[in-house]
Order: sequence, then C-alpha cells, then structure tokens
Amino acid sequence: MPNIEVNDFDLAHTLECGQLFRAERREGWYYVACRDHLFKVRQQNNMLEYDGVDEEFLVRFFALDLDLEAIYRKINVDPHIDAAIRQCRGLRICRQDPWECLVSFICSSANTITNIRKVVKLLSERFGQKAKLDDYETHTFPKPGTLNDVESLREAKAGFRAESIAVANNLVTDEYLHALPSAGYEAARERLMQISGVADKTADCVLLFSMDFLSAFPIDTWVKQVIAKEYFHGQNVSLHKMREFAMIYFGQYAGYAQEYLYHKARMDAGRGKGSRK
DNA sequence: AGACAGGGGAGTG
DNA sequence: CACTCCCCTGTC
Repeated sequence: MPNIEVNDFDLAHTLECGQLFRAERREGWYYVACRDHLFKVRQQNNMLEYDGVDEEFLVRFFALDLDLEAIYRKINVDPHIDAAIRQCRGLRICRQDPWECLVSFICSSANTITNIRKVVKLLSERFGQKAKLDDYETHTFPKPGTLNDVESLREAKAGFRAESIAVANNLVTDEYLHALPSAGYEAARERLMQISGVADKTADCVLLFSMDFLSAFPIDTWVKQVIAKEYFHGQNVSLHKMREFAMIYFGQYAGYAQEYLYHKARMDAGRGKGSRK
C-alpha cells in the first residue's frame, strides 16, 4: 500500500470540518470521492496510507505542499483564533473540483450538512457513473451539462435549489470554471454570483475550497455568531461589514481562519461530525 | 402537528 | 441600505 510522510496534517479534522461532502469512514479508512476520483486514506501519526490515486494527486488534493505553520503565523492574531488553531491543528483546506464544489455549495444554501451529503449522493447515483474501490461502491460526480432536468433534480431532494443547479449547469463548463481564477478574486466572485442561487457565502466557499483563493471568508450562521461575539462585542453587524473586517483582520489566509473558527464552534457545540451547517 | 433552521432572491419601505 | 417573506426538507 502506498504511503507518504506528512507534517502538520490531521486527516480527521480535514475530512470532517464540513468542506467535503463525499468522504466516508469505513473500517478504519476514509473513502473519498472527488469528481471521477475515488481513493481511500488513513493516518497513523506522520504516515498517510492511501490507495486509488497517485501521490501527486494526494499532495495536491490535501494541499500538503503548503507550509501550515507559516499560515498559522499569519492568522494567529488573537487569543480566540489561537485557541481554534490549537483545537483544529492540522486541518487543511482541500483543493476540490470546482464544478462539484459549486453544485455542492448551491445545495448547501439553507441546508444541513447531513442533507447536503444526501443530495450530492443522490445526484451522483442518478447522473454519475458507478465507481468501486475494494468493496466500497459509489458514483462519480456528474459532469457539467448533465444536470439540466429540474424534475429529476427535485427527485434527488434538491428542493428549491434544483432550478439553481440547472442554471449553473447551463451557464458553466469545466473550462470556464478552470479559467476563472486567472481573472482574480473579485472578478471570479462576480462571475460566480451571476449564477442564480449563488450569493456571497456560496461564492466564497467555491473560491476558497476549489480555486485556491485562501483569503475568501465565507460567512455562514456559525461564523456569523463567532464574529459577532468575539470581534463586535456581541452586537449584530451586517454580513458585508463582517466580511470586510475579517479579510483585513486575518489577511491573505483569512479563509483558513474562517475554517478554524467554524470547526471550533461546531466542535464546541458537539457537532464534530454532521448535523447542521 | 406546528415551529424552526439553513442561504439566496425578490419585493418593499 | 434594512427588513420581511418564501423557497424545501428534515428534525425536534
């Protein structure tokens, strides 16, 4: 079984912090599906054992090329974020497939993680192809162009997000999405937000989790609570102000700060795996 | 069984 | 700009 030595990496935090919806624990392994890739992985101390993809893919996917300590030095600017870093140490932001990421986070709007996982699974079963590793069976994620039937999307429990998925499906291609980052953060964000069903939070998730914009700071209800409490004396501030503040306050790796604050809040509330987003 | 959580959009003040 | 209602599904 191939393996690789890793530093500053925590597989469980990375896979269970809510950034991914197609990772599943099975008999001591995590099986991870990403677009048309399927691999398994487990960690023992500094050793990562894996199968199904090559080392190059793994390093890129888990962003093992990044110096996490350097990122901590940049974002660790107060006691609260320091506590989050101590609690979530080793959590890395993965580099997802942009299309799968876009559709997944369209599904995340007003939805719980459990439900998002279910919808993404149903979409894959219905529109993707079978994939198998060992005894683990799953499906590839459907390609752009295949998600245009609103009725079927509703049958996959997408609910009112079905129309938005179809809109995205008809508006973008893989080439379009892969070219987006070169336009820069603001322009890429504006383009994503042209898709009905994609506003600030969803756009920033896609930019952060699939386009390497590590300064993007998606604000969901959990992060909103934390920012209000820790940085605005509990007063209610507009999401726009919060985002503006956070991107300056935490700087070029604000997205990492966001993910640590988010994961800490959820762990403190006893929701390490699963329920609400 | 009825309230509520969860982003985004549309409409209104 | 801010506020309110609705979209759908699931849980409590």
